[in-house]
Amino acid sequence: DSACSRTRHPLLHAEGAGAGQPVSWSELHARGYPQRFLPSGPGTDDEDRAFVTVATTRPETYLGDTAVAVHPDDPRATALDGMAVELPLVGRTIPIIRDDYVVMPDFITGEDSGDAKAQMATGFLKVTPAHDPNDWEIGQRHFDTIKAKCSAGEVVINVMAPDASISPDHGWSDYEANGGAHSGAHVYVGLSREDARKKVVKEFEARDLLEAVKPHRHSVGHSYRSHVAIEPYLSDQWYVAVSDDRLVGFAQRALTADQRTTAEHRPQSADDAGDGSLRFYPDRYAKTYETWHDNLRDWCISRQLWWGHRIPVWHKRCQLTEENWHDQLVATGLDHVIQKANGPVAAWTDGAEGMAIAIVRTSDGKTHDLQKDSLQPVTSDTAAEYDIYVCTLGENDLEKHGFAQDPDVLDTWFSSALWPLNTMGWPEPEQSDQTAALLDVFNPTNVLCTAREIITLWVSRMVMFNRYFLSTDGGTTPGHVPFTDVFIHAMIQDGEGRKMSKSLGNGVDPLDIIHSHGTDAMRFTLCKMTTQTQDVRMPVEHDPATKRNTSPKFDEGRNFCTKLWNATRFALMNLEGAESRSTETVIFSDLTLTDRWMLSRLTRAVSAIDGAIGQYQFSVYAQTIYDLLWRDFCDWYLEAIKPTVKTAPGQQAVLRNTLDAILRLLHPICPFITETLGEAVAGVQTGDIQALDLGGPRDPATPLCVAAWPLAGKELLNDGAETTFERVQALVEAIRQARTSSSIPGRESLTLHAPQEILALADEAGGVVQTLAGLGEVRILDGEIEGPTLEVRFEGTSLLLSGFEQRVDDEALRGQLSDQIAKLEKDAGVLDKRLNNPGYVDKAPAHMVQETRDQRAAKQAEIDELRSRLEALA
RNA sequence: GGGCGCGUAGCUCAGCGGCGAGAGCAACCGCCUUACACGCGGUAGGUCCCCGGUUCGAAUCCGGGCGCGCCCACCA
Repeated sequence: DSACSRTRHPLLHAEGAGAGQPVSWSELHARGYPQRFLPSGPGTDDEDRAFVTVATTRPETYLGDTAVAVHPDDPRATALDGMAVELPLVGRTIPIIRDDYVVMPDFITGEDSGDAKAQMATGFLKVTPAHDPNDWEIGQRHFDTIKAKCSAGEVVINVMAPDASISPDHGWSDYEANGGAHSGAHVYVGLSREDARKKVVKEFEARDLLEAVKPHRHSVGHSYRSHVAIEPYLSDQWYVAVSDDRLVGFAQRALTADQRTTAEHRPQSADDAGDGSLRFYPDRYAKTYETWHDNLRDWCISRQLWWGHRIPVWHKRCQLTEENWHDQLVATGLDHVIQKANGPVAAWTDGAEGMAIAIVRTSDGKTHDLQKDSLQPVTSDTAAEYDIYVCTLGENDLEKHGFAQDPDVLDTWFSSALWPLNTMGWPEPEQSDQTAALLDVFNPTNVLCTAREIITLWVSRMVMFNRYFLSTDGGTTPGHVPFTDVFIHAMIQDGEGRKMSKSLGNGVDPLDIIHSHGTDAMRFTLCKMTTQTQDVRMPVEHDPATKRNTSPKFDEGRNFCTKLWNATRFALMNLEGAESRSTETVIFSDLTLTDRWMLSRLTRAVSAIDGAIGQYQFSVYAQTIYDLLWRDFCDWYLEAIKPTVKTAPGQQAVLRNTLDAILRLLHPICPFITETLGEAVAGVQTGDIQALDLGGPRDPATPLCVAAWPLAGKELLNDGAETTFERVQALVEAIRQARTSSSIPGRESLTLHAPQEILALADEAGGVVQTLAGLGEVRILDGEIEGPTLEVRFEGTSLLLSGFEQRVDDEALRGQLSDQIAKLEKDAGVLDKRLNNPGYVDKAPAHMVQETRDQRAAKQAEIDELRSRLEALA
């Protein structure tokens, strides 16, 4: 397709690694070599010839220089306009050109830029298009000037062989053109780049043209694989013109409108399938995607590797003349394709005949336009060498006709970009029963879950290819996106914040964790670690016993799974041993406070979990189910119902259905343990709860993995029950605290003496306060109480506990009271400060100010009360 | 060089304008209470990195610093 082209371009190249390979940059201490070039031209004949100085760390590349550049604003540029310099030894004359890529040195601008480059710069840049990517660009910008004025008649002069030795065989015509004052550049031929560098420096020195040798620190790319310093080198590679609007534009416009930072890239029309339908989670990654596309360049897809998809292009170089032109192509069986061609290339879409052909004249790289003339040469000068490239799908016999397949393979991300398509049978989904309809069903899919660095490598390219190739009109109208949501997960690092890697040995193997903690425990912990942040740390410990790495992080997941197991075991024990059973539907209003509270908490959790999953907030999901099971269900609900559940069918129904709901909610995180427990729970029959919608009934034969998801019906949300139960919890905690501080064992059954309103609360809780606080009796506070008592402060009033042996130490009590008063006064001080601030009283919401006043009053009442008690004790 | 994230209890992390700043682990005290010691009850522990600003009010927003880290890099 025209989106692909074979292009000559300097790429970072390392012998043995090939072009376009990953490069790692490392800081090197190098030497800078300011070299003097002597200008030639009118008025340059005196003895004191002026010179321009260029600085380089790679002096040997001067052999390939074809220009010297100066910044247009440099005051010296005017005087040098139109002049040329002569390269010492090589004897080549090269023009001085103006280009604003050149860094203006500080000594010219008079500034102290603080930029190392500007400090080192001489203001003149030697331009070596064959051996530096930026120089290549300059060469392209000034192509005509250089072509005309460079004595070699070339813009690009390649002086190296692929192994980076100096060689005249790769596009260097004037290497021995000059004798006389110049010995000729051929003396360098055959030297390695390092040896050539030394020799060049020596020669410059001998001619008094070496200004200095300066230390210079800069980053140099090294091959990821072979670790040798990379050398930019001209080579022919296949490129995808991703900068074409049909690729980059389609990808840009796929991003949902509100995640766009620039208006120009907002989706153009909502009608175009896929426009605006791609969303990133968390939001910030949309910017990574957007920025990458804003600066996208064409993509080199050729890789010199032994594995991968072979590039499906066959090549033949031949002499084409007016006479044999037609026959050369007919002989290969290509003529009928060419006849049909409706453009410089044919489209892939015409099935087995899909074929693209390019005929390129080697002398100037021009492509023969098949649209203008499908077969016949236009002029007689066609008699020349041509490269014929054929890109084709499926079987062919091109090799019988002297064609050879491209030796390279596709960049792995090119192959990967096709993944949403070719795994679904594309381009011919109907070719087999297995692939029929797959594309329609699974493309687009909902969510792609991946890592940060994959956004550019893979996500972008899947979007581009999917939209381009699924276009129904050859790329005019974009196709849809391959997926709508992209979730970028956090990356796990070790305890020191380093990325886990095999070579460091600081990683953990999931299989080892499964071995030490269990699969569900690992899954739960990982889920809980998946916050919206970028990196999460996991302290890694080596276990000498198993010689494997593990992490204490997973203990939490293991403990949680154990807790679930035990809680379920306990619930089943009670349900199966229940004295009364019923399968009648339970009316909500008939339930106890504790049951209504539990159902309300459950409903709230379902709602929170739904919200979390919808936003890909997996940590919130895990945390919510953790608190629901451990805090609400185990710590409070199970403890509270112990005395009553065996005889209360309604409570049995709440217990069973709440547990059922918890197992369903947890199943995606902990599939194995919930499946096992779910089977047992499903086997217990109780009544349904009115308004509790588990999403569908379950019987033991239906696995949890296909069971419905509980629905968060608003009917079960009960603020009243939650508020009241919270008071119960506070009362229980106050009593427990008092007991612990006076060392009264939990075993001893105490009597609580309380005023009427607290009695009413305990009554409403139906015995739960007694159960949870270890009380035998709750009675009205009046008259004399036998034996020692212990005071419990609750909601600003005093309750008394009796029925224990020890005498409470008055001294200790006084200490406690004093501490409490001190704390209350500190709190009151904070509230006073707020209330004494006129800004707060005037501007803060009225209800908030009132709340503060109420709090202040309550504190004062409590302080007064405790003070009088303290006095009474004294 | 560019982009991004993070500095909150001893450790790993939540919270991201107003409830006395929370959880897990670790610590301390008491419990082998017949679901669970991978547990239960209780306690202690924090100039929310620093300096400014906005605000009645800042861990939370803005600006500047310091420190740590990740990703990308012929481009941003």
